[in-house]
Amino acid sequence: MILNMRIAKDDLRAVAVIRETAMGLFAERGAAAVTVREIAAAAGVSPGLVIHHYGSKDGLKDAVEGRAIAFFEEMIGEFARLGEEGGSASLAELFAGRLESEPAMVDYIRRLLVDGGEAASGLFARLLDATEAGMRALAGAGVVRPAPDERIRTAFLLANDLSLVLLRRQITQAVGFDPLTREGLGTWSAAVIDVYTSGIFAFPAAQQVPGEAEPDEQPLKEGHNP
Amino acid sequence: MILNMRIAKDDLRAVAVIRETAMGLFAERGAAAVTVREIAAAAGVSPGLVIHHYGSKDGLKDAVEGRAIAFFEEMIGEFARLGEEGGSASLAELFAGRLESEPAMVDYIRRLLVDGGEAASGLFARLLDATEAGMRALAGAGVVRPAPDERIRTAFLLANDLSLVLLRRQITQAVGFDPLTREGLGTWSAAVIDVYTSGIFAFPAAQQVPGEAEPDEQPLKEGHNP
DNA sequence: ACAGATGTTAAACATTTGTTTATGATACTG
DNA sequence: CAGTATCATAAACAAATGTTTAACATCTGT
Repeated sequence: MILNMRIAKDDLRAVAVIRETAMGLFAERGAAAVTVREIAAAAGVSPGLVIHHYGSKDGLKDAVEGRAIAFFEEMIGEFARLGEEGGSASLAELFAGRLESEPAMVDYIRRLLVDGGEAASGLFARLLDATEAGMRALAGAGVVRPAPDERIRTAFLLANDLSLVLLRRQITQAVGFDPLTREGLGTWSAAVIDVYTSGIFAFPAAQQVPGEAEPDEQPLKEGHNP
Repeated sequence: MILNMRIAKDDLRAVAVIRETAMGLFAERGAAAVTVREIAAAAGVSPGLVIHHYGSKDGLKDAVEGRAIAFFEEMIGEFARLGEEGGSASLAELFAGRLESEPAMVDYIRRLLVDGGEAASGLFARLLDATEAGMRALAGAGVVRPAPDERIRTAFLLANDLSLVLLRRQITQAVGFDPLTREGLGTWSAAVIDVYTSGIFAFPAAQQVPGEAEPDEQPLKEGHNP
């Protein structure tokens, strides 16, 4: 079989345009709220072509989801690799970097995480595994302080990173800049590093102070009388 | 008008059962993916009754969303009030507390936050305002260390709290317990407090270390040669 | 007990939605 | 140029969905 087929470029062609368009609409409104006709219109093709290429709407959904998962897996791999090499990249930084080439991807991944597709459930776990390995390495190297429970602390740190993806819109609106751009990420990271370095309390020894609002507190290890 | 109407109980009645059932299904799959017939079947009533009570599916959606927003607003109010009083409750703790009475609520609020309904967009902002006020009060009282940018740090802390709601399933699966239960929250909070108190680095002065993976890093204030 | 709300249902309706089918255009090969 | 495989469309279809309508039950107050 000769390789003169146009599949050489593969992307840019209608098949890919449909998939990309669908990802954008799915991310925005959720797959069930988007009709095949809408996708076709947005992609500039006929409704029949969408089905012709992907078999069914579910097929298209699977293709979109599959691509997002592959993207995420690749990112996890890169993340883990950078960890082993002692490289320097945060998860948010990786997201911000890829954001430029595929703007709809981050929005779709947000949906993927929340909608909890079976295939997507494992992503967090695998990401956590990679991150935990990195943290243990850093702890072994004496860079980070060992945690009472490394897995829980890592889960907390990972959730914090992912909250940027999940709450991107709200954060952007609230603070006035998008933390998933290269410039915005710098400003955001500075605040994060500050907390991760020095904590938030004025007197580190006074952590048992029944503060008030923000920090999750009252680990319930000591009851307090009413 | 006499008060013999059964509206006295108001809840428990079919109208409320429908709303509650719909909230559960909407939270699980998204409103668009749930049919009126499914809601009716799950609530044990006829499809027509759903429309009869709420005018349309959109009306039902609005009712559900309105209830969730009211719930959230109430929580924000309580949160702010506790802040002023110097009380002791974290956002996650408030969620965990109400979770028992209305299990579907947290799941729906997760959807509300990511689906970005116009009405829901302001919730984060208002919650952030309340939290920031609380943080400034704590900073003034000398409990917490002042931040370089109080709003950004507060947004970070708030996002961390909300990530518990957003990633509840994934976290539960990954660490083996639900952090939004009273016991789970204690374990989780201990890890959070630990980071907020002592940070994650072994040598707080060595924050410029080009660590590796987890912590967002490289604030870009200093370029690094390639 | 009777009139009238009120709560509820089953069946019918119009529209939308995913999908199919038959047909046409376009480009590459022999 | 003819043949053919690929790409694409328009119109038709069947199922599903939101909604309406008319009738039925159940309680309420007089």
